[in-house]
Amino acid sequence: MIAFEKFIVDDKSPIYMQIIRYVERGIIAGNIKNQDEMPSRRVLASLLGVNPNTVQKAYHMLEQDEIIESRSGAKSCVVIDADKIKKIHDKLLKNDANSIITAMKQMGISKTEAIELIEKLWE
Amino acid sequence: MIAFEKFIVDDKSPIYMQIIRYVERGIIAGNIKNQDEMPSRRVLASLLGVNPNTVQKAYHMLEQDEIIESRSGAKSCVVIDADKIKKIHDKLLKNDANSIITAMKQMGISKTEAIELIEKLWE
Amino acid sequence: MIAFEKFIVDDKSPIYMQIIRYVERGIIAGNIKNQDEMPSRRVLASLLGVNPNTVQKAYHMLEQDEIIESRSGAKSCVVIDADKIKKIHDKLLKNDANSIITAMKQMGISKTEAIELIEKLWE
Amino acid sequence: MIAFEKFIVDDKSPIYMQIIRYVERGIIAGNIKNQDEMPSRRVLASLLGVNPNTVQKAYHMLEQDEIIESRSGAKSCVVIDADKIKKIHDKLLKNDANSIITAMKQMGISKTEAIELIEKLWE
DNA sequence: GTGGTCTAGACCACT
DNA sequence: GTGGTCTAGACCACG
Repeated sequence: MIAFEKFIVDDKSPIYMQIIRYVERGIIAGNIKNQDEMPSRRVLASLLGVNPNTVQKAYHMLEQDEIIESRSGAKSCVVIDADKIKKIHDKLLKNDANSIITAMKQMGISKTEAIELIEKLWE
Repeated sequence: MIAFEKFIVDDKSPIYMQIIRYVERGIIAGNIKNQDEMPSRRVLASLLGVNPNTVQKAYHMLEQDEIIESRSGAKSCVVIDADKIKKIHDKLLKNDANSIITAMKQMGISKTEAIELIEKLWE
Repeated sequence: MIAFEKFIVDDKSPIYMQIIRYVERGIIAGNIKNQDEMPSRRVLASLLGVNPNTVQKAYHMLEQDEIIESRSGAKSCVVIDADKIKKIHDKLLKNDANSIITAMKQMGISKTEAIELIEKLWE
Repeated sequence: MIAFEKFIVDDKSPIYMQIIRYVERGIIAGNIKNQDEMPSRRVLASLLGVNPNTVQKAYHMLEQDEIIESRSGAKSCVVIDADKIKKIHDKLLKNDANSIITAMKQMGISKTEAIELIEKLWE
C-alpha cells in the first residue's frame, strides 16, 4: 500500500486537486508504481481528514487521466507507463517551479536570495 | 499609481485572494508604499479582466486586514507600517517557500537538484 | 414456489425496493399466498441477476413489515392475512394510479385520451 | 415565468429526474414553450423544498439534452423545436404508460378494472 | 440577483 | 469491506 503522509501544505487549491498532485508527485518520486493499489476512498479520506467524496472526486479525475483504474467492489489500481510518467513530470515541474519563481519575483526577491531561502528552510 | 502587471500566476485559488496576495507581494517588494493610492475598482477590474465585484471583495478584505483604507469617493489608500510589512513578509515567504519545498520533497528531488532547477528556470 | 418473472420494470428506484414491490404486487394478484415459501436468497438473486445482498436487504425489510418470516435454515415464508393484504392493496394502487394520473395531467392529456392510450398500449 | 405546481408525486426516482420529467411533461402539455425563462435554481429549489444543487443537476442534464440553455449570470432559457418535442413526447408516453400497465398486470388487474380505477381516481 | 464548484454525509449495489 | 450516486450547504465569479 502506498504511504500517504506529509500532505496538504497548499491550502489554496481545492482539496481534490491537492490529492491529485500528491499522487502525481508520488509517481514522479517513484513511491507510487504501476499496479500499486490505492488506499480506499474511506481510508484515505479519514487519513487526510476530508470527506470520502472528495477523495472520490480526485480518484475519478485520475481515472479520466488514465492514471488509475477503478472497479466497483475492488480496490483502485495505478496504471502508468514510462511515457505517462514523463508527461506528469514535465507538467508538475513546470507548474511548481514557475509559480514559486513568479511569486518570488513579485516580492522583489533576487535569485540568490531565493536560493538562500530555500537552503535555509529545507531542513 | 501602483503598477499591476504579471498577474494571475495561480489559477487555483479564488481571484479575490490572488489580488490580495498580489498587493501583499507588492508591499514586500517595496513597489507599494504607505499612503499609495490604489487604482479604483473599475480600473483594476478592467486591467485584470475580472468583475468589479471581485476587486471590491479583495479591497474589502484588505480593509479588514487594515492594509488599505477607503477614503472619500472611490479611492482607497494603502496604510501600512514597518510592523505590518514584516508580518506580511513572514506569512508570504513562509507559505511560498514551504509549498515549493514540500512539492519538491514529494517528488523525491534533493535540495541540490531543487536549487539547480530554480537557477535554470529563473531566466 | 412463487414464480418470479417480468421483473425490473422500474429502473429508477433501488432494486431492493423493486423486489419488495414485486412481492407486494404478487400478493395482491393472489399469486403469492399465506404460508408460501419464498425462494432462497441465492436462487432469487441469480434469477433476477442481482447481488444476494440486495435480495437479503429486501427480505429483511419484508420481515420488518411482517410480510414474511425467516424460519430454520435459509427459507423464508409468507405470513399475511386479509387485513395486511388490504393495506398493501390500497397503498400500491393509490401510488400507481396517482402517479400515472398526475403524469398524464402534467402532459395535458384528458381523461378520455388517457383511457384510450391505456387501451391501445395494453396489448 | 413557467408555473411549477402539482409536483413530486413519484417519490421513488431521484428528485433531479422528477424535475427533468416535470419540465418535459410541461413541454408536451404546451405550458413550457421555446424561449421561456426557467425559474432560477434558488427559486425552484425553495418552491419544491429541495436543495438548489438538486435543481442545478436537473438543469445541467436538461442542458446536455439541449432542452434548455444556461449562461452564468443570466436566467436559463428553454430552447426546443417541434422535433425535440416529438422525441420527448414519445419517450415519456412510452415510459409512463408501460410502467403503469406492467404494474397493473403484476397486480392481476384486468384492463377493464384498470380503466375503471383511473376514471374513479381522476377527479 | 444569476449559474458554477467544492465539500460533505448518507445510501445503494456489488466482492 | 469496495466504488458509485444523490442530496445538501456554502462559497465563488458574474451581470
